Amino acid sequence: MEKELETIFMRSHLRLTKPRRVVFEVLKTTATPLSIAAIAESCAAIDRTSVYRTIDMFLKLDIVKAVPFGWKQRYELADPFKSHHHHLACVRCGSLVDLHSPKIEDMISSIASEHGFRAVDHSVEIKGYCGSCR
Amino acid sequence: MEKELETIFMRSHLRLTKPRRVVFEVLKTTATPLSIAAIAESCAAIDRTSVYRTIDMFLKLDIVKAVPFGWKQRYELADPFKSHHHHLACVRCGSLVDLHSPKIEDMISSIASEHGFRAVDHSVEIKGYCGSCR
DNA sequence: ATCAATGCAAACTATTTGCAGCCCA
DNA sequence: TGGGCTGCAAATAGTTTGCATTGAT
Repeated sequence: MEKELETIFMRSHLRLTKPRRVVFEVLKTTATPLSIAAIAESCAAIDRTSVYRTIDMFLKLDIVKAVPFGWKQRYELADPFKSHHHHLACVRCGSLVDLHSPKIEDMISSIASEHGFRAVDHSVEIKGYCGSCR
Repeated sequence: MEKELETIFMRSHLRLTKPRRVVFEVLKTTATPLSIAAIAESCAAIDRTSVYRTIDMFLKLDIVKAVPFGWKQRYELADPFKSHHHHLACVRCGSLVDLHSPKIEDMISSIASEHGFRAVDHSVEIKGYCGSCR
C-alpha cells in the first residue's frame, strides 16, 4: 500500500517528501474522516501551509476524498487505499459508520448510464438515528 | 409555498424578516446550489453577517440543505420547497443535473434499516462525464 | 411595547501567497 | 546538482461575536 503511494508519485514526477508521508500516515491511522484542523494537530511537526498544499495535491491525485460533515468538509483516504464505502451518520451521537454495499454500487452505475453519464466516482451519505439513539 | 415558510416561522416563534425573505427568494430563484459568497452577492442590500445567520437558521429548520461542491459546500432549498433529488455532476464542464429516482429512495431506506438505522435524510452525488463531455 | 433580529465594527480563524533555503530524485 | 518542496511570515478571505438600534408581532 505504501508501495502504491510511491508509484503514484513516481509516475507523476512528484516527490514523496516527509510532510506528504506524515499526512498520509495520519489519514491511514485514523478510522474517521478528519478536518484540516485535525490533521494539522496530528502533524505538529508539519507546517499548516504544507498540510493545505498536501491535501490539495492528494485530492487532485485521488489519494484522498472529501466527505461532507455538517458545515465543513473532512478528508479520508480514497478508494485505492481504503476499500470503497459510504457513511451512515448519526445526527444525535455523531457516530459515523462505514457502509459497504454492492447493491448501491450497481444501482449508481445503472442510473448514471440511464442518464448518459459515465460515472467516475460518487458519494452516498445517510443521516439518521443509529441503533442506540433511535 | 411562501405559505409554508410563514408557517414554519410562526410555529417556531421566529420572525419572518426581510433578510430571511430575501435569502429564501434568492435560493428559490436560482436553479443551482449557491455558495455563501454567491448568496451574499445576490443580496447586496443584506449584511453578510445576516446571510450567515440566516443560512445557519435555515439549516436547523431544514429549509435549506448543504451539498458538497469541490472543496466547499453550497446550499439549496430542502425537500419541502424543492422536490427531493440528487445530483449528477460533470467533472469536465461543471454542469450539475438534478436526478429524480424513486429507485434510489427505496434502496436507501432498505439499506438503512438493515443496519438498524432510522434514516431522516441522505445525499447522493455522482461525479462523472455528461453526455456531451464523455 | 417588547424582545428577537439587524447592521456595523472589530475580533478571530481559516486559507493563500511570496520567497529564501532545503532536500529528494 | 537542479528544481520542486518546505517553512516562515505576511497578506487575504471567511466566519463569528458584541452591542446599540431597529422592526415584526
